[in-house]
Amino acid sequence: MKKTSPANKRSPGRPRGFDRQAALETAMKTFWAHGYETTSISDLSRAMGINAPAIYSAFGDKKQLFLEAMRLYRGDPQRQAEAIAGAASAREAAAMVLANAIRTFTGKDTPKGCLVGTGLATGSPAAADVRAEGTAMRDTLEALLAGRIERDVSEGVLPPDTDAGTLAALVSCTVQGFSTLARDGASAAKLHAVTDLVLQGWPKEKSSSV
Amino acid sequence: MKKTSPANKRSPGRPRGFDRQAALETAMKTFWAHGYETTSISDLSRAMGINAPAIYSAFGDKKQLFLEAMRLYRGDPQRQAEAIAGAASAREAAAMVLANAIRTFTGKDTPKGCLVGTGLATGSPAAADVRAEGTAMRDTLEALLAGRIERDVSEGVLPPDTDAGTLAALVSCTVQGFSTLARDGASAAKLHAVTDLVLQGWPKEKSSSV
DNA sequence: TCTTTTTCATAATGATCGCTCGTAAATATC
DNA sequence: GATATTTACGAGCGATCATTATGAAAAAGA
Repeated sequence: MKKTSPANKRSPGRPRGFDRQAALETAMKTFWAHGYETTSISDLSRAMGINAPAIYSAFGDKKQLFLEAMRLYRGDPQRQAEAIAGAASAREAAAMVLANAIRTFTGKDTPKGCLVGTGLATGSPAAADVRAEGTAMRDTLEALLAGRIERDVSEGVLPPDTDAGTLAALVSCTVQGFSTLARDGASAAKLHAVTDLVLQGWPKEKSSSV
Repeated sequence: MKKTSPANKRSPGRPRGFDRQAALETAMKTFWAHGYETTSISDLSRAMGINAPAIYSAFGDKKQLFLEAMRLYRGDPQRQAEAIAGAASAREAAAMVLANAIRTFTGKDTPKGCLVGTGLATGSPAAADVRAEGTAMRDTLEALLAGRIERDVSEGVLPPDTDAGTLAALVSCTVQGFSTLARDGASAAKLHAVTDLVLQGWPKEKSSSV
Protein backbone atom coordinates (compact mmCIF):
# COMPACT_ATOMS: atom_id res chain seq x y z
CA MET A 1 0.00 0.00 0.00
CA LYS A 2 1.39 3.38 -0.99
CA LYS A 3 1.38 6.31 1.36
CA THR A 4 0.86 9.87 0.25
CA SER A 5 3.30 11.79 2.34
CA PRO A 6 1.87 14.87 4.07
CA ALA A 7 4.56 16.94 2.36
CA ASN A 8 4.85 19.16 5.40
CA LYS A 9 6.76 16.49 7.28
CA ARG A 10 9.71 14.78 5.58
CA SER A 11 9.29 11.04 5.41
CA PRO A 12 12.03 8.47 4.94
CA GLY A 13 12.72 6.82 1.63
CA ARG A 14 13.86 8.08 -1.71
CA PRO A 15 12.32 11.46 -2.55
CA ARG A 16 10.05 11.83 -5.58
CA GLY A 17 11.96 12.87 -8.63
CA PHE A 18 9.23 15.05 -10.15
CA ASP A 19 6.79 17.79 -9.17
CA ARG A 20 3.45 16.10 -8.60
CA GLN A 21 1.41 19.24 -9.21
CA ALA A 22 3.26 20.09 -12.41
CA ALA A 23 2.81 16.52 -13.61
CA LEU A 24 -0.91 16.75 -12.86
CA GLU A 25 -1.20 19.95 -14.85
CA THR A 26 0.54 18.31 -17.78
CA ALA A 27 -1.79 15.35 -17.52
CA MET A 28 -4.75 17.73 -17.48
CA LYS A 29 -3.62 19.42 -20.67
CA THR A 30 -2.97 16.08 -22.33
CA PHE A 31 -6.44 14.80 -21.47
CA TRP A 32 -7.81 18.18 -22.53
CA ALA A 33 -6.23 17.88 -25.94
CA HIS A 34 -7.03 14.25 -26.67
CA GLY A 35 -9.87 13.11 -24.43
CA TYR A 36 -10.14 10.62 -21.63
CA GLU A 37 -10.22 7.23 -23.28
CA THR A 38 -8.26 8.35 -26.34
CA THR A 39 -5.29 9.41 -24.23
CA SER A 40 -3.10 6.42 -23.37
CA ILE A 41 -0.90 5.95 -20.37
CA SER A 42 2.08 6.01 -22.69
CA ASP A 43 0.88 9.38 -24.04
CA LEU A 44 0.69 10.68 -20.50
CA SER A 45 4.03 9.14 -19.57
CA ARG A 46 5.71 10.85 -22.50
CA ALA A 47 4.06 14.22 -21.86
CA MET A 48 4.63 14.16 -18.11
CA GLY A 49 8.20 12.97 -18.49
CA ILE A 50 7.79 10.16 -15.97
CA ASN A 51 7.48 6.43 -16.43
CA ALA A 52 4.23 4.57 -16.19
CA PRO A 53 4.88 2.99 -12.76
CA ALA A 54 5.51 6.46 -11.34
CA ILE A 55 2.12 7.62 -12.62
CA TYR A 56 0.40 4.71 -10.92
CA SER A 57 2.35 5.26 -7.75
CA ALA A 58 1.50 8.95 -7.59
CA PHE A 59 -2.06 9.06 -8.93
CA GLY A 60 -3.55 5.59 -8.72
CA ASP A 61 -4.94 4.41 -12.04
CA LYS A 62 -5.93 6.25 -15.20
CA LYS A 63 -9.47 6.95 -14.03
CA GLN A 64 -8.33 8.50 -10.75
CA LEU A 65 -5.78 10.61 -12.61
CA PHE A 66 -8.44 11.90 -14.96
CA LEU A 67 -10.85 12.68 -12.14
CA GLU A 68 -8.12 14.59 -10.33
CA ALA A 69 -7.30 16.46 -13.55
CA MET A 70 -11.00 17.23 -13.87
CA ARG A 71 -11.09 18.71 -10.39
CA LEU A 72 -8.03 20.82 -11.16
CA TYR A 73 -9.77 21.99 -14.34
CA ARG A 74 -12.99 22.86 -12.60
CA GLY A 75 -11.37 24.73 -9.75
CA ASP A 76 -13.04 25.27 -6.40
CA PRO A 77 -16.74 24.45 -6.76
CA GLN A 78 -17.62 26.57 -3.75
CA ARG A 79 -16.03 29.61 -5.35
CA GLN A 80 -18.18 29.04 -8.42
CA ALA A 81 -21.31 28.78 -6.32
CA GLU A 82 -20.46 31.93 -4.43
CA ALA A 83 -19.67 33.84 -7.60
CA ILE A 84 -23.05 32.98 -9.06
CA ALA A 85 -24.85 33.68 -5.82
CA GLY A 86 -22.97 36.93 -5.32
CA ALA A 87 -23.58 38.34 -8.78
CA ALA A 88 -25.60 41.53 -8.95
CA SER A 89 -28.26 39.77 -10.98
CA ALA A 90 -28.90 36.42 -12.62
CA ARG A 91 -28.18 38.05 -15.94
CA GLU A 92 -24.78 39.20 -14.72
CA ALA A 93 -24.13 35.73 -13.35
CA ALA A 94 -24.90 34.30 -16.77
CA ALA A 95 -22.67 36.85 -18.48
CA MET A 96 -19.87 35.98 -16.08
CA VAL A 97 -20.24 32.25 -16.67
CA LEU A 98 -20.13 32.77 -20.42
CA ALA A 99 -17.12 35.08 -20.22
CA ASN A 100 -15.28 32.55 -18.06
CA ALA A 101 -16.09 29.80 -20.55
CA ILE A 102 -14.72 31.89 -23.41
CA ARG A 103 -11.52 32.60 -21.51
CA THR A 104 -11.07 28.94 -20.64
CA PHE A 105 -11.96 27.59 -24.09
CA THR A 106 -9.77 29.96 -26.08
CA GLY A 107 -6.76 30.20 -23.76
CA LYS A 108 -3.43 30.59 -25.45
CA ASP A 109 -1.56 28.05 -23.32
CA THR A 110 -4.22 25.38 -23.14
CA PRO A 111 -6.08 23.23 -25.67
CA LYS A 112 -9.23 24.72 -27.19
CA GLY A 113 -12.68 23.87 -25.94
CA CYS A 114 -13.86 22.27 -22.71
CA LEU A 115 -11.93 19.43 -21.12
CA VAL A 116 -15.09 17.90 -19.71
CA GLY A 117 -17.37 18.52 -22.68
CA THR A 118 -15.01 17.23 -25.33
CA GLY A 119 -12.93 14.74 -23.37
CA LEU A 120 -16.01 12.88 -22.19
CA ALA A 121 -18.34 13.42 -25.14
CA THR A 122 -18.49 9.72 -25.90
CA GLY A 123 -16.73 6.54 -24.99
CA SER A 124 -17.03 2.90 -24.12
CA PRO A 125 -19.49 1.55 -21.56
CA ALA A 126 -16.52 0.98 -19.27
CA ALA A 127 -16.15 4.76 -18.88
CA ALA A 128 -19.83 5.49 -18.31
CA ASP A 129 -19.20 6.39 -14.68
CA VAL A 130 -16.60 9.00 -15.63
CA ARG A 131 -18.94 10.50 -18.20
CA ALA A 132 -21.59 10.68 -15.50
CA GLU A 133 -19.21 12.89 -13.52
CA GLY A 134 -19.08 15.27 -16.47
CA THR A 135 -22.86 15.33 -16.73
CA ALA A 136 -23.07 15.99 -13.00
CA MET A 137 -20.77 18.99 -13.37
CA ARG A 138 -22.97 20.49 -16.07
CA ASP A 139 -26.10 19.75 -14.09
CA THR A 140 -24.60 21.47 -11.08
CA LEU A 141 -23.87 24.61 -13.06
CA GLU A 142 -27.35 24.60 -14.53
CA ALA A 143 -28.90 24.17 -11.10
CA LEU A 144 -26.84 27.01 -9.67
CA LEU A 145 -27.97 29.28 -12.48
CA ALA A 146 -31.59 28.21 -12.15
CA GLY A 147 -31.47 28.95 -8.44
CA ARG A 148 -30.01 32.40 -9.05
CA ILE A 149 -32.68 33.11 -11.66
CA GLU A 150 -35.47 32.04 -9.34
CA ARG A 151 -34.10 34.39 -6.71
CA ASP A 152 -34.35 37.25 -9.21
CA VAL A 153 -37.92 36.22 -9.93
CA SER A 154 -38.92 36.06 -6.30
CA GLU A 155 -37.27 39.42 -5.69
CA GLY A 156 -39.19 40.96 -8.54
CA VAL A 157 -36.14 41.60 -10.69
CA LEU A 158 -37.40 39.21 -13.34
CA PRO A 159 -41.03 38.73 -14.42
CA PRO A 160 -43.02 36.14 -12.47
CA ASP A 161 -43.62 34.02 -15.58
CA THR A 162 -39.89 33.55 -16.16
CA ASP A 163 -38.97 29.92 -16.87
CA ALA A 164 -35.83 29.52 -14.79
CA GLY A 165 -35.08 26.03 -16.09
CA THR A 166 -35.18 27.06 -19.72
CA LEU A 167 -33.14 30.16 -19.08
CA ALA A 168 -30.49 28.17 -17.23
CA ALA A 169 -30.49 25.63 -20.05
CA LEU A 170 -29.91 28.47 -22.51
CA VAL A 171 -26.72 29.41 -20.71
CA SER A 172 -25.54 25.82 -20.34
CA CYS A 173 -26.32 25.17 -24.00
CA THR A 174 -24.30 28.21 -25.01
CA VAL A 175 -21.33 27.16 -22.90
CA GLN A 176 -21.29 23.73 -24.51
CA GLY A 177 -21.71 25.24 -27.95
CA PHE A 178 -18.77 27.53 -27.27
CA SER A 179 -16.65 24.47 -26.59
CA THR A 180 -17.22 23.09 -30.06
CA LEU A 181 -16.90 26.47 -31.75
CA ALA A 182 -13.64 27.15 -29.95
CA ARG A 183 -12.29 23.75 -30.94
CA ASP A 184 -13.22 24.54 -34.51
CA GLY A 185 -11.11 27.67 -34.26
CA ALA A 186 -13.54 30.44 -33.29
CA SER A 187 -11.89 33.46 -31.70
CA ALA A 188 -12.78 34.85 -28.29
CA ALA A 189 -14.12 37.98 -30.00
CA LYS A 190 -16.52 35.92 -32.08
CA LEU A 191 -17.79 34.08 -29.02
CA HIS A 192 -18.28 37.35 -27.15
CA ALA A 193 -20.36 38.59 -30.07
CA VAL A 194 -22.48 35.45 -29.86
CA THR A 195 -22.86 36.02 -26.13
CA ASP A 196 -24.41 39.42 -26.80
CA LEU A 197 -27.01 37.83 -29.05
CA VAL A 198 -27.75 35.03 -26.61
CA LEU A 199 -28.35 37.43 -23.76
CA GLN A 200 -31.03 39.13 -25.84
CA GLY A 201 -33.12 36.09 -24.98
CA TRP A 202 -32.97 37.21 -21.36
CA PRO A 203 -36.28 38.54 -20.01
CA LYS A 204 -36.51 42.28 -19.51
CA GLU A 205 -35.62 43.28 -16.01
CA LYS A 206 -37.80 45.77 -14.20
CA SER A 207 -35.45 48.72 -14.59
CA SER A 208 -34.83 50.34 -11.24
CA SER A 209 -32.69 53.31 -12.22
CA VAL A 210 -32.27 53.47 -15.98
CA MET B 1 -8.84 -6.28 -55.16
CA LYS B 2 -12.50 -6.41 -54.18
CA LYS B 3 -15.27 -5.39 -56.50
CA THR B 4 -18.42 -3.68 -55.37
CA SER B 5 -21.07 -5.32 -57.47
CA PRO B 6 -23.45 -2.92 -59.21
CA ALA B 7 -26.36 -4.72 -57.55
CA ASN B 8 -28.47 -4.27 -60.64
CA LYS B 9 -26.61 -7.01 -62.46
CA ARG B 10 -26.07 -10.36 -60.75
CA SER B 11 -22.41 -11.26 -60.53
CA PRO B 12 -21.02 -14.74 -60.06
CA GLY B 13 -19.67 -15.92 -56.74
CA ARG B 14 -21.21 -16.55 -53.37
CA PRO B 15 -23.82 -13.93 -52.52
CA ARG B 16 -23.35 -11.67 -49.51
CA GLY B 17 -24.97 -13.06 -46.42
CA PHE B 18 -26.08 -9.75 -44.94
CA ASP B 19 -27.79 -6.52 -45.95
CA ARG B 20 -25.05 -3.97 -46.54
CA GLN B 21 -27.29 -0.97 -45.95
CA ALA B 22 -28.74 -2.39 -42.75
CA ALA B 23 -25.23 -3.19 -41.54
CA LEU B 24 -24.16 0.37 -42.31
CA GLU B 25 -27.07 1.75 -40.33
CA THR B 26 -26.14 -0.42 -37.38
CA ALA B 27 -22.54 0.75 -37.64
CA MET B 28 -23.76 4.34 -37.70
CA LYS B 29 -25.75 3.88 -34.52
CA THR B 30 -22.85 2.14 -32.83
CA PHE B 31 -20.44 4.94 -33.70
CA TRP B 32 -23.16 7.40 -32.67
CA ALA B 33 -23.42 5.83 -29.25
CA HIS B 34 -19.74 5.33 -28.50
CA GLY B 35 -17.69 7.60 -30.75
CA TYR B 36 -15.25 6.98 -33.55
CA GLU B 37 -12.05 5.90 -31.86
CA THR B 38 -13.78 4.46 -28.81
CA THR B 39 -15.78 2.02 -30.91
CA SER B 40 -13.74 -1.07 -31.72
CA ILE B 41 -14.04 -3.30 -34.73
CA SER B 42 -15.13 -6.07 -32.41
CA ASP B 43 -17.89 -3.78 -31.06
CA LEU B 44 -19.03 -3.17 -34.61
CA SER B 45 -18.74 -6.84 -35.51
CA ARG B 46 -20.92 -7.82 -32.59
CA ALA B 47 -23.52 -5.10 -33.24
CA MET B 48 -23.68 -5.69 -36.99
CA GLY B 49 -23.79 -9.45 -36.58
CA ILE B 50 -21.02 -10.05 -39.09
CA ASN B 51 -17.42 -11.06 -38.63
CA ALA B 52 -14.55 -8.64 -38.90
CA PRO B 53 -13.29 -9.80 -42.30
CA ALA B 54 -16.76 -9.20 -43.76
CA ILE B 55 -16.64 -5.62 -42.49
CA TYR B 56 -13.32 -5.01 -44.16
CA SER B 57 -14.50 -6.68 -47.35
CA ALA B 58 -17.68 -4.60 -47.54
CA PHE B 59 -16.54 -1.22 -46.19
CA GLY B 60 -12.75 -1.02 -46.36
CA ASP B 61 -11.18 -0.09 -43.05
CA LYS B 62 -12.56 1.50 -39.91
CA LYS B 63 -12.01 5.05 -41.12
CA GLN B 64 -13.83 4.49 -44.39
CA LEU B 65 -16.70 2.83 -42.55
CA PHE B 66 -17.01 5.79 -40.21
CA LEU B 67 -16.90 8.30 -43.05
CA GLU B 68 -19.63 6.39 -44.86
CA ALA B 69 -21.68 6.28 -41.65
CA MET B 70 -21.13 10.02 -41.34
CA ARG B 71 -22.47 10.60 -44.84
CA LEU B 72 -25.50 8.45 -44.07
CA TYR B 73 -26.03 10.48 -40.90
CA ARG B 74 -25.73 13.82 -42.66
CA GLY B 75 -28.05 12.92 -45.51
CA ASP B 76 -27.95 14.63 -48.87
CA PRO B 77 -25.92 17.84 -48.53
CA GLN B 78 -27.61 19.36 -51.55
CA ARG B 79 -31.01 18.90 -49.95
CA GLN B 80 -29.76 20.74 -46.90
CA ALA B 81 -28.44 23.59 -49.01
CA GLU B 82 -31.69 23.83 -50.92
CA ALA B 83 -33.76 23.77 -47.76
CA ILE B 84 -31.82 26.68 -46.31
CA ALA B 85 -31.84 28.59 -49.56
CA GLY B 86 -35.52 27.91 -50.07
CA ALA B 87 -36.69 28.98 -46.63
CA ALA B 88 -39.00 31.97 -46.50
CA SER B 89 -36.44 33.88 -44.46
CA ALA B 90 -33.08 33.37 -42.81
CA ARG B 91 -34.87 33.24 -39.49
CA GLU B 92 -37.11 30.45 -40.70
CA ALA B 93 -34.06 28.64 -42.04
CA ALA B 94 -32.47 28.90 -38.59
CA ALA B 95 -35.63 27.69 -36.91
CA MET B 96 -35.75 24.75 -39.30
CA VAL B 97 -32.12 23.83 -38.67
CA LEU B 98 -32.67 23.92 -34.93
CA ALA B 99 -35.86 21.88 -35.13
CA ASN B 100 -34.09 19.29 -37.26
CA ALA B 101 -31.26 19.11 -34.76
CA ILE B 102 -33.69 18.56 -31.91
CA ARG B 103 -35.43 15.79 -33.79
CA THR B 104 -32.14 14.11 -34.63
CA PHE B 105 -30.58 14.51 -31.19
CA THR B 106 -33.57 13.27 -29.19
CA GLY B 107 -34.80 10.52 -31.51
CA LYS B 108 -36.33 7.52 -29.82
CA ASP B 109 -34.57 4.88 -31.92
CA THR B 110 -31.12 6.48 -32.09
CA PRO B 111 -28.49 7.51 -29.55
CA LYS B 112 -28.83 10.97 -28.07
CA GLY B 113 -26.84 13.94 -29.31
CA CYS B 114 -24.94 14.48 -32.53
CA LEU B 115 -22.91 11.67 -34.10
CA VAL B 116 -20.39 14.12 -35.53
CA GLY B 117 -20.20 16.49 -32.58
CA THR B 118 -19.82 13.84 -29.91
CA GLY B 119 -18.17 11.04 -31.83
CA LEU B 120 -15.36 13.28 -33.02
CA ALA B 121 -15.09 15.68 -30.08
CA THR B 122 -11.57 14.56 -29.30
CA GLY B 123 -9.17 11.82 -30.15
CA SER B 124 -5.66 10.85 -31.01
CA PRO B 125 -3.53 12.69 -33.59
CA ALA B 126 -4.00 9.68 -35.85
CA ALA B 127 -7.66 10.62 -36.27
CA ALA B 128 -7.10 14.32 -36.87
CA ASP B 129 -8.15 14.01 -40.50
CA VAL B 130 -11.49 12.46 -39.56
CA ARG B 131 -12.11 15.20 -37.00
CA ALA B 132 -11.37 17.74 -39.72
CA GLU B 133 -14.25 16.24 -41.70
CA GLY B 134 -16.54 16.96 -38.78
CA THR B 135 -15.32 20.52 -38.52
CA ALA B 136 -15.85 20.93 -42.25
CA MET B 137 -19.44 19.79 -41.88
CA ARG B 138 -20.12 22.39 -39.21
CA ASP B 139 -18.35 25.07 -41.20
CA THR B 140 -20.46 24.22 -44.22
CA LEU B 141 -23.67 24.62 -42.26
CA GLU B 142 -22.49 27.89 -40.80
CA ALA B 143 -21.53 29.19 -44.24
CA LEU B 144 -24.90 28.21 -45.68
CA LEU B 145 -26.67 30.06 -42.88
CA ALA B 146 -24.43 33.11 -43.22
CA GLY B 147 -25.16 33.22 -46.93
CA ARG B 148 -28.90 33.02 -46.34
CA ILE B 149 -28.67 35.79 -43.75
CA GLU B 150 -26.70 38.02 -46.08
CA ARG B 151 -29.35 37.53 -48.70
CA ASP B 152 -31.97 38.74 -46.24
CA VAL B 153 -29.79 41.75 -45.53
CA SER B 154 -29.29 42.60 -49.16
CA GLU B 155 -33.00 42.19 -49.79
CA GLY B 156 -33.81 44.54 -46.96
CA VAL B 157 -35.48 41.90 -44.82
CA LEU B 158 -32.81 42.30 -42.14
CA PRO B 159 -31.13 45.56 -41.05
CA PRO B 160 -28.00 46.52 -43.00
CA ASP B 161 -25.82 46.41 -39.90
CA THR B 162 -26.66 42.73 -39.28
CA ASP B 163 -23.56 40.65 -38.54
CA ALA B 164 -24.24 37.53 -40.61
CA GLY B 165 -21.23 35.65 -39.28
CA THR B 166 -22.16 36.12 -35.66
CA LEU B 167 -25.77 35.25 -36.31
CA ALA B 168 -24.79 32.08 -38.14
CA ALA B 169 -22.41 31.23 -35.30
CA LEU B 170 -25.28 31.66 -32.85
CA VAL B 171 -27.25 28.98 -34.65
CA SER B 172 -24.28 26.65 -34.99
CA CYS B 173 -23.43 27.18 -31.34
CA THR B 174 -26.97 26.31 -30.32
CA VAL B 175 -26.98 23.17 -32.42
CA GLN B 176 -23.79 21.95 -30.79
CA GLY B 177 -25.05 22.89 -27.35
CA PHE B 178 -28.21 20.91 -28.03
CA SER B 179 -26.05 17.87 -28.69
CA THR B 180 -24.57 17.95 -25.22
CA LEU B 181 -27.87 18.82 -23.55
CA ALA B 182 -29.61 15.97 -25.34
CA ARG B 183 -26.88 13.56 -24.33
CA ASP B 184 -27.32 14.72 -20.75
CA GLY B 185 -30.98 13.78 -21.01
CA ALA B 186 -32.74 17.01 -22.01
CA SER B 187 -36.17 16.49 -23.61
CA ALA B 188 -37.14 17.77 -27.03
CA ALA B 189 -39.63 20.10 -25.35
CA LYS B 190 -36.89 21.68 -23.26
CA LEU B 191 -34.72 22.23 -26.32
CA HIS B 192 -37.62 23.77 -28.20
CA ALA B 193 -38.09 26.18 -25.31
CA VAL B 194 -34.42 27.11 -25.51
CA THR B 195 -34.82 27.63 -29.25
CA ASP B 196 -37.48 30.25 -28.61
CA LEU B 197 -35.11 32.17 -26.36
CA VAL B 198 -32.22 31.90 -28.80
CA LEU B 199 -34.27 33.26 -31.65
CA GLN B 200 -34.97 36.38 -29.61
CA GLY B 201 -31.40 37.31 -30.47
CA TRP B 202 -32.50 37.54 -34.09
CA PRO B 203 -32.59 41.08 -35.47
CA LYS B 204 -36.02 42.59 -36.02
CA GLU B 205 -37.27 42.02 -39.52
CA LYS B 206 -38.86 44.89 -41.36
CA SER B 207 -42.43 43.64 -41.02
CA SER B 208 -44.11 43.55 -44.42
CA SER B 209 -47.64 42.55 -43.54
CA VAL B 210 -48.07 42.18 -39.78
C1' DT C 1 -19.63 -31.59 -63.61
C1' DC C 2 -15.96 -28.34 -63.78
C1' DT C 3 -14.05 -23.84 -63.46
C1' DT C 4 -14.37 -19.19 -61.88
C1' DT C 5 -15.67 -15.82 -58.72
C1' DT C 6 -16.98 -14.06 -54.50
C1' DT C 7 -18.05 -14.57 -49.48
C1' DC C 8 -17.66 -17.09 -45.47
C1' DA C 9 -15.49 -18.26 -40.73
C1' DT C 10 -11.35 -19.50 -38.21
C1' DA C 11 -7.26 -18.10 -36.74
C1' DA C 12 -3.48 -15.44 -36.48
C1' DT C 13 -0.56 -11.09 -37.34
C1' DG C 14 2.30 -7.32 -34.83
C1' DA C 15 1.18 -3.37 -32.06
C1' DT C 16 -0.64 -1.23 -28.27
C1' DC C 17 -3.69 -1.17 -24.27
C1' DG C 18 -3.80 -0.49 -18.87
C1' DC C 19 -1.19 -2.11 -15.36
C1' DT C 20 2.41 -4.48 -12.28
C1' DC C 21 6.54 -7.26 -10.83
C1' DG C 22 11.35 -7.15 -9.49
C1' DT C 23 15.40 -4.89 -8.53
C1' DA C 24 18.50 -1.05 -8.07
C1' DA C 25 18.93 3.61 -6.15
C1' DA C 26 18.19 7.24 -2.83
C1' DT C 27 16.74 9.08 1.36
C1' DA C 28 15.48 8.74 6.47
C1' DT C 29 16.36 7.01 11.28
C1' DC C 30 19.19 4.30 14.29
C1' DG D 1 27.68 2.13 8.63
C1' DA D 2 23.20 -0.59 9.18
C1' DT D 3 18.44 -0.83 8.47
C1' DA D 4 13.95 0.68 6.98
C1' DT D 5 11.29 2.97 3.65
C1' DT D 6 10.18 4.95 -0.57
C1' DT D 7 10.91 5.81 -5.50
C1' DA D 8 12.86 4.85 -10.30
C1' DC D 9 12.97 2.05 -14.12
C1' DG D 10 13.39 -1.83 -17.24
C1' DA D 11 10.83 -5.62 -18.36
C1' DG D 12 6.80 -8.02 -18.92
C1' DC D 13 1.77 -9.36 -17.73
C1' DG D 14 -2.74 -10.80 -20.20
C1' DA D 15 -6.04 -8.49 -22.99
C1' DT D 16 -7.44 -6.08 -26.78
C1' DC D 17 -6.45 -3.20 -30.80
C1' DA D 18 -7.02 -2.88 -36.25
C1' DT D 19 -6.12 -5.77 -39.78
C1' DT D 20 -5.24 -9.87 -42.73
C1' DA D 21 -3.85 -14.70 -44.42
C1' DT D 22 -6.10 -19.08 -45.20
C1' DG D 23 -9.08 -22.26 -46.90
C1' DA D 24 -13.79 -24.04 -47.08
C1' DA D 25 -18.46 -22.88 -48.94
C1' DA D 26 -21.76 -21.09 -52.19
C1' DA D 27 -23.15 -19.10 -56.21
C1' DA D 28 -22.54 -18.26 -61.61
C1' DG D 29 -21.30 -19.64 -66.37
C1' DA D 30 -19.39 -23.39 -69.34
